[in-house]
Amino acid sequence: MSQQFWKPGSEKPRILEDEEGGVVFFGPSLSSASSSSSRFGYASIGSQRQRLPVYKYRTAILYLVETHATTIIVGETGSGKTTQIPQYLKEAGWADGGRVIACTQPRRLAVQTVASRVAEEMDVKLGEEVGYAIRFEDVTNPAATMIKFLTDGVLLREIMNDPLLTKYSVIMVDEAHERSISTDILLGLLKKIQRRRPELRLIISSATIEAKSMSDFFQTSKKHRGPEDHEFVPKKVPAILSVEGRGFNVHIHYVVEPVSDYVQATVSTVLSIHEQEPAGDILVFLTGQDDIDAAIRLLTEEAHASRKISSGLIVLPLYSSLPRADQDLVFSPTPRGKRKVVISTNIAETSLTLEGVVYVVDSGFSKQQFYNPISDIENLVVVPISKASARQRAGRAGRVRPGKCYRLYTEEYFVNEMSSVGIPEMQRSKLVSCVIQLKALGIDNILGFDWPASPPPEAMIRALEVLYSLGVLDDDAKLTSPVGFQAAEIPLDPMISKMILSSNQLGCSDEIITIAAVLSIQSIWVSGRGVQKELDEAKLRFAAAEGDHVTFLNVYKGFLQSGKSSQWCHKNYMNYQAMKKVIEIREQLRRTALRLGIVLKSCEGDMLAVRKAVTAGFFANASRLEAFSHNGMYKTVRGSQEVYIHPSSVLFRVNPKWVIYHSLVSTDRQYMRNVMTVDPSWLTEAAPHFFQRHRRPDPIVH
DNA sequence: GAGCACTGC
Repeated sequence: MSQQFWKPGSEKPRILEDEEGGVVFFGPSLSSASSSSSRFGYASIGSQRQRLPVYKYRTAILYLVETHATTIIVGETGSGKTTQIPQYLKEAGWADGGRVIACTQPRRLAVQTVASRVAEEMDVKLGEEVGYAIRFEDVTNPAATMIKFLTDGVLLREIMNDPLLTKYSVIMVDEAHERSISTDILLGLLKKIQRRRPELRLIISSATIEAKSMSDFFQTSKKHRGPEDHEFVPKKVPAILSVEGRGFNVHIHYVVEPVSDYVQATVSTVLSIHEQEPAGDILVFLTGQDDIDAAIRLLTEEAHASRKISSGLIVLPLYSSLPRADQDLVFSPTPRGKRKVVISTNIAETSLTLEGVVYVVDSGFSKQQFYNPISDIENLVVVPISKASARQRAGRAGRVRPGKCYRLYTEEYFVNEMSSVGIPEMQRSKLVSCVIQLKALGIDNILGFDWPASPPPEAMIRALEVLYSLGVLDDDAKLTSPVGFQAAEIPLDPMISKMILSSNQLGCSDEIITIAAVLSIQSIWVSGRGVQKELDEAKLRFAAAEGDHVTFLNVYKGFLQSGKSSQWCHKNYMNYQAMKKVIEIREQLRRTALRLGIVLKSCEGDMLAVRKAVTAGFFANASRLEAFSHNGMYKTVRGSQEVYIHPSSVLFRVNPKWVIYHSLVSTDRQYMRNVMTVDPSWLTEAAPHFFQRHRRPDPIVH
């Protein structure tokens, strides 16, 4: 091997590093039997439950929850905390008297799988004693459900109707270390709720390194309002309990010298593992589709050149925009004598779990979204991962037996340079949706809200400005009535909500909720590489002169006329999964609209009404073709930024004088995605104040 | 004539 690399296997194995941050209050209770397998080689559900690492802590957990307002559980994967703790609580009586134990998850799939597992363990029908709630699906019975699993987003929505979450006795926030926006808002709100409801218990499940900061956050202020040692008042100092996981050891290997090209280094490492290590699949973490395609190309070439290894490797890509059938390939069992190599984005770090992985190759990078509140532009950039991510990636190698993780960075870099945790999503995102949600919950002082991680004030102010210009907030930054309250009720970006609300008066709500549903998903087309020409031709069959929004209406109509056929989608280069999701979201919007008193009405082909409704939500995203521009350069009305119509738009190369766009993607240029023609007089009509403060649009010239 | 980390309501 030409590269300066360690020799796998030649170095003394290193145990997965760990920096204990938590304070352990309790050890395992001695009384509990930790292993009781049946002598027939099968274990009953009961004894399986007792063999989980968390079982040893059952008594300790129940004691801590009883005596502390907040308990932080530090548990690695495989400890069983998610499935067991809610059951322990129920057994201890926390669900008596019609109360409910809640357990939140960041992802829908996790909610469903954990809920069915627990229902099975308790031998009850899912949706009765044990239920779950995710968007589009409420599988609970209010009269019977004692344990409820739900996404943190759904629990946030529940706070809108029941600000103190009165039906819950204990709320367990699982995977809190992932620090999604929903989790962070939820933690901030739960802390507030706790002050009003001292009997409410919180369990925060977090990774090791985050436990201390989580504990500091829930430590209520030093000025105590009452005596701490009162018999029935739980202690306000959070308890921290560590529970070991059940993963196998993963030996970490570092490169000796920093690598200059991690794609090349990935390929060398995979080949060297394949040549020198015993059977076991390989999981590689790269940043995105480009890297992955390049690595696969290179790996195939090099494996081909050396014929003795080419036969044994099955190389598969994995990323979210990959068609479903291709994604499923990575789950197929590896044939005997072969070795599977899955080259993946971050999707395999938390969202998907691959069995049979023994080797992990970690590039040390991932793509993350960053928001610049000054330019109001979101950027997807390649950044170094955190130690927490590196550990999570390494852990993927130790699920079936002891594994190995090859880090394509030096140990020195890991120890001294890598940050311990990533930047919370809250601090690198647009906050418009987040702010409207808090306003709807009655949080007036947004800037003073007690966040687990404070967002940049500039981003807050930008969000307030947008909401003000939409007429959602008034001069006192309070939700307007009815528009503000109605917009907060619609589970979409406030600009889309405003568009829906305006469609009511314009008589085109039926069309607009379709557009809103399509704008809420990634793309309705199949990903274009390799079939570009065919995809473009397919698009032309639906293209509308007014732009992409009206084109979506044509597509939706065609899909309905086909009887929602998957063959029809295939024939027209449309993503069937995406279209099914459009139907689901549209149905949810239809119900929400009805609740808000919006009468669903079709404009019967009057596209002027549709375009005016779109303008009512997206006037701030207007741009104008530069006079004498021969390359399709536009300038935004708001910031005079140079932008171009994205080549995926039906208006690409049409270059109408005035357009509004749904979003900007930023690569070597700023591209406007989902573009619609507009008459500039509509802009001032839709938001006179906004355009007085900015440059007044010139009269249209044909 | 180009490009999409990942979730979620």
